Amino acid sequence: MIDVRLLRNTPDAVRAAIARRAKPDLLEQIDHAIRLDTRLRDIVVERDEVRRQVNDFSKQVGALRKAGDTAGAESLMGQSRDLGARENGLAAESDEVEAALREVLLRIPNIPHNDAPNGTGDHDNPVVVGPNNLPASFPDHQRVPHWETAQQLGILDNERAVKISGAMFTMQRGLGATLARALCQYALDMNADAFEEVRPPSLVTSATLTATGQLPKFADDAYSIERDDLWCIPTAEVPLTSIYAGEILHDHEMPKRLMAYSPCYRREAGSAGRDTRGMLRAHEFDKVEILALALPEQAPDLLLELRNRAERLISGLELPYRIIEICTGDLGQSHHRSFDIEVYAPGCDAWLEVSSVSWFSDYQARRADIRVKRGTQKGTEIAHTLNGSALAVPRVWAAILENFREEDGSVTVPAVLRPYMRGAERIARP
RNA sequence: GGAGAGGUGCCAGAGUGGCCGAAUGGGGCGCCCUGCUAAGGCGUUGUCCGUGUUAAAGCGGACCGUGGGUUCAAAUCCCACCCUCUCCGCCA
Repeated sequence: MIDVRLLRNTPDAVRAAIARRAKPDLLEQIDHAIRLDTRLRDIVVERDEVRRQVNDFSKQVGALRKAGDTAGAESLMGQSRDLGARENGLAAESDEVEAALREVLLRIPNIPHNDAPNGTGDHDNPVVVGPNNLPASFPDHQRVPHWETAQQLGILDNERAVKISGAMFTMQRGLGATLARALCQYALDMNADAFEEVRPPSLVTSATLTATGQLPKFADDAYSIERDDLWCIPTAEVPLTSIYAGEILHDHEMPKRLMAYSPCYRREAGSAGRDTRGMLRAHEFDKVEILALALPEQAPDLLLELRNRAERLISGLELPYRIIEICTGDLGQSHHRSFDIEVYAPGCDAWLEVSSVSWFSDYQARRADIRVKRGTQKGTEIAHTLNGSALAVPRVWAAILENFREEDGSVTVPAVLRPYMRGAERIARP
């Protein structure tokens, strides 16, 4: 959520900033929120004044009864009753307006960072790093889609995954499964120097899914378990961000760096029939997420740190990659500033998004109510959150199969992964 | 899933309708005492919203698991839910 006070005090600045997202209907929502806020404040001021009077009367009633003045007490009680009725009406009204305001605010996206490039869609995202490790040309034996290679090697069994779970589920077997797990361990180990490893729950409450921004607007994208009022996490960002929800952290413990491996569940609503082959899009996949809770002034450096860490993993695998910055028109709802890392897959002839690193300013933390207290200073402030996929398994898995395919159809295991694959140097036909 | 107990401030813990934003103890912070340390003395100590202000002070409201209800008045009474603990059942 953006800060209502920003909306109140500097509405034009907010309008101008949100306008950069190139979604005209958002401005209407902002004006709607401002109207609701103005009305809410009027009602609240009046409600509090009536409450004050009721409180006064109640105290007097107590004093009168103690003094034995029953008649005087009765008279005041009558007056207070009337005020109470008015207070009820005002309270109901303020609750209503407050709920409506929150509903609108939850759907207003974050303010883009000043440095986020202007644009109207993903075609405007500039390349800011690379391409690196990209050869001038690829030999024919690398121009084979990973699903074909995987089938030849017997390491991907999507037909049976579909039998078990339906369309858009995948299943790796043998060294294919080992490779998927190795990528996770590699990603965790490479960040263990500074990040606490967490094994969070994969099912979360609606409140948790609201904090990170998936609800209420993107309910259709997530799997829900209605009977128990739980949701399957689309990323470990969701439980990790909410670890300190409702808590007040101290500045000396900031930043907090957390990482987690987790399965990720996405309904991919609207994607039926797209990228159905191979590993490019699935309802369930594995990912290692790195995340930081920070003081506002720590955030810019952390954004770069997270990006560097994600980049280091990819370059360590010796895959061709580039980094793009997300322009204002393509920025996700909660995002303040974002970078994507893309890996080139010669078999598919496509740049695959394998990591997204983002700074959310205080947008998520305000929803999650994560605050920071500085020293013994009075009051608190909202924390900043940042996170990034350290490594999303399926697409990296696919890119490895395409970039490391040899002439004989086998796949060389990137050196950094061999320790996690019982020393296997290549994946060959059985 | 069944039975019972309980959820109060940073922590422990009192409080069963008004004098309770909340005793008492501990902790933290400040000052005093002290050669230093320990012990001791005094004071202070939450969050949110609104109002106010250059900033603050101040003022008003809310918060005793959450949400409803009763009442002139609720931490205190009633209802629902959530969570924790103990026992039983089930179980990787």
